[in-house]
Amino acid sequence: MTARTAREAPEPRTARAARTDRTAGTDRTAPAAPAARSRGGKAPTLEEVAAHAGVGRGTVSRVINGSPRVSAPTRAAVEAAIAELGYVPNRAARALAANRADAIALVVPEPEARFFAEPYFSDIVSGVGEALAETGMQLLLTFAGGARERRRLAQYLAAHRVDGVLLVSVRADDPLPDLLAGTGIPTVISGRRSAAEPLPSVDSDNAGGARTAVAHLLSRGRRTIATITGRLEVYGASCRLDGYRRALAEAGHAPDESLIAVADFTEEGGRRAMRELLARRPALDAVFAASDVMAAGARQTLRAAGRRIPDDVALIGFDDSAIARHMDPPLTSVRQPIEEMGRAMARLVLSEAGPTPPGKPEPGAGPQQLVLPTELVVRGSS
Amino acid sequence: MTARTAREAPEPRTARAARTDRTAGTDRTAPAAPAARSRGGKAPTLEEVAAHAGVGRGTVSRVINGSPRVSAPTRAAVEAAIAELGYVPNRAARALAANRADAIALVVPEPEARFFAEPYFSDIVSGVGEALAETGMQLLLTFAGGARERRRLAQYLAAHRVDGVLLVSVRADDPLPDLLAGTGIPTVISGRRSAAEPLPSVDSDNAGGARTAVAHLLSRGRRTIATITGRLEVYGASCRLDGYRRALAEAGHAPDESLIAVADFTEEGGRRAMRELLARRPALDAVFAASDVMAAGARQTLRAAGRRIPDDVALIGFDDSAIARHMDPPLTSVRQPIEEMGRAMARLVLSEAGPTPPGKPEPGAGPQQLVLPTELVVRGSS
DNA sequence: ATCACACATGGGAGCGCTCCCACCGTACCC
DNA sequence: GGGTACGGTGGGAGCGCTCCCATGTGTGAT
Repeated sequence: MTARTAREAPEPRTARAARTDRTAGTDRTAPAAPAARSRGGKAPTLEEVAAHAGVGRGTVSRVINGSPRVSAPTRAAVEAAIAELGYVPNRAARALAANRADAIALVVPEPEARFFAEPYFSDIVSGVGEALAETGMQLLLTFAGGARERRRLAQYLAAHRVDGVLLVSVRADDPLPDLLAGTGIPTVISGRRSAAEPLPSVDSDNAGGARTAVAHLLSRGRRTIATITGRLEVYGASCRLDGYRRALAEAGHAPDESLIAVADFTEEGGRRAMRELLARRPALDAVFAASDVMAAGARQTLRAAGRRIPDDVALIGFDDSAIARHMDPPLTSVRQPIEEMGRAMARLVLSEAGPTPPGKPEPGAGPQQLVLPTELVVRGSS
Repeated sequence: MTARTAREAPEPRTARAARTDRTAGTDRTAPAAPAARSRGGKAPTLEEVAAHAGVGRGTVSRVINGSPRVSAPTRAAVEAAIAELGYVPNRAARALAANRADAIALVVPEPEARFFAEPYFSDIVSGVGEALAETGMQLLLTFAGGARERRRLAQYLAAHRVDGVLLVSVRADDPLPDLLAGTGIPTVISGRRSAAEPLPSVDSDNAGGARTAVAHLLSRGRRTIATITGRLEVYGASCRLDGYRRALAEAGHAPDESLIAVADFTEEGGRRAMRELLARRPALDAVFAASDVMAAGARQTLRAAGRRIPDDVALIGFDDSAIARHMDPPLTSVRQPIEEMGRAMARLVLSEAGPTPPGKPEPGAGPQQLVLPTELVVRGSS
């Protein structure tokens, strides 16, 4: 708005004044600066800070960037000047000069994707945001479109717009990860696409969570435990199935494929799978669903079939979403530390993009793979 | 597997070095540039495009920015060069030179805030993202911290880091909006803070939604309709209460304060309010809750009290969240067009930040206030 | 006292872009 | 014929910062 035409007469001391009393900005047109800022609408520049502190540009830059090569008194003087002028570095200039962006992109799949649903999204974002906030990095949200868009996206991301990329809920056949890897941008993926995920990744212990859930069912005396799994091409889904199998095997149960039904992570899928299961094994007394949504579907079918939960059939879900908490009866579910995964992803990508400080050569032991523990939240359904 | 282990020796200056020549892409794991790009790892610059097309820098810039002052053949030549080189403008440089950011910030309150819960967050983000994608603007996610942080935040946002700010779920006493308004950054708020919201805003028709819900209850033959409202300092909550009152008044019911209970938008609050209501008016036959979460709480209390839903008491919520869909029975709820609100917000800031061609057209009719219609989604609970 | 070698510091040279002004033609006017 | 207008174009001058080299100014060793 008010153009940059304004002739500014650097008026440094306004600082304190503005802060303490300036609120009187009755003149609606006049942007009462939130912090002291020499009038003229323009934010102070590094050069102005330097002049104000009586030092050179380079010194101010050093102070801002935390270089140790500045004497204590000088640093103090510069910091005072910065505070007084309410100086805030111009990101664009910094990015241009330093050839970095101070920003991390979180690429989210299209809205229809399962990921976008609760609770995943907000928690991941929350975790990522938290970790990033500590470092002054910015969080860019980017939406991956179709195949063509993805190519363009990789290109854009590569064009020095971000220092790192966070990928979530990526399907195994998505070209984006490889496109990105090709550009050399540090990339971290949440949810491995396979056991041999080539990208640094953060995942939750799907197998362990499933195993714990089933073990819990067994400890409650359940004998015929079925499972509703997601499409097995989804690595996480197959891990959950593995966990289910392992728990049963550990308890001495013989493998029984008739207790396994594959669905697609939707409620309708859950209903259908439950019907199948009931038809095949009418005597089942417990069901472990690989997601809360599928559990919700299963619950409906069970009800319709006259089975009481948990009296006749115990039910456990996965995700510990709001649905689980509000279901009737409340659903026992495997909680994934989503927010923590977000934090971990952010930290991982930061370390990749980071200075690679001397002495932290990271033994070339392949990509970093983090697997975070899950937790069984026991509620009324089991 | 050890794909990215290519981390070179800790060599501080690598950055600069790499840009000029190095990283010849010949080593590492086949970079396979997404698009043709002059080798050397460096992204082509505008200058290179100009040379390639045999024109001047200015002309290329004009083409990129869609200036009409370029002849057709020249434009074609430039576009060909751009495509051939796989040129992508450097955002930082552009931002620096043009003094704009090409980015909009979405400021979200802290995670504990109600807002962060489903379904608000993802839908808003989705809508905003969609609208922004069309314009090539970036979406920055920022987290508002405590009071002090907010001051800092306003400062940062003002320091030319974004062209506009989107505020969501702002409490009436939050200083951030005013801080921002003071800096002159285009700001749009979702959910007016009062009837006289000074900021451009996008809101849903809370009163209308509530009125429709209650009218629906009346049409179903309910006579004693109670309501559980949120804290009335929250403008939206008081609007919903107004809608409730209006519907009743329109049906000729006399105002009855004993049918109104105030809660705090939490499940526990809903339970407590329902208990109150039941104690005061045991004969009530319907409840309109100002949020699904409170409705969930109310439902529990009703159940515990032996009331059947909807046979004895009809229940309606607000938000149409996943909770509503999965409740038992499924909850009738007032849907807000959240995603559309996100889109509207984005478009609004864009128009504020936008060209603002010569002078300041904008018929100075006060801040833009958009109120989007709500919709009653009828389910089993009513 | 001299030399060497740290440090601390100042400031030039860009980073890649937009802005804007000068300049070129060509079409049109008197 | 010589203006007068332009639409089209090239390129200088920065935008505010980081880098890095050159230049002081202390200290210790000789």
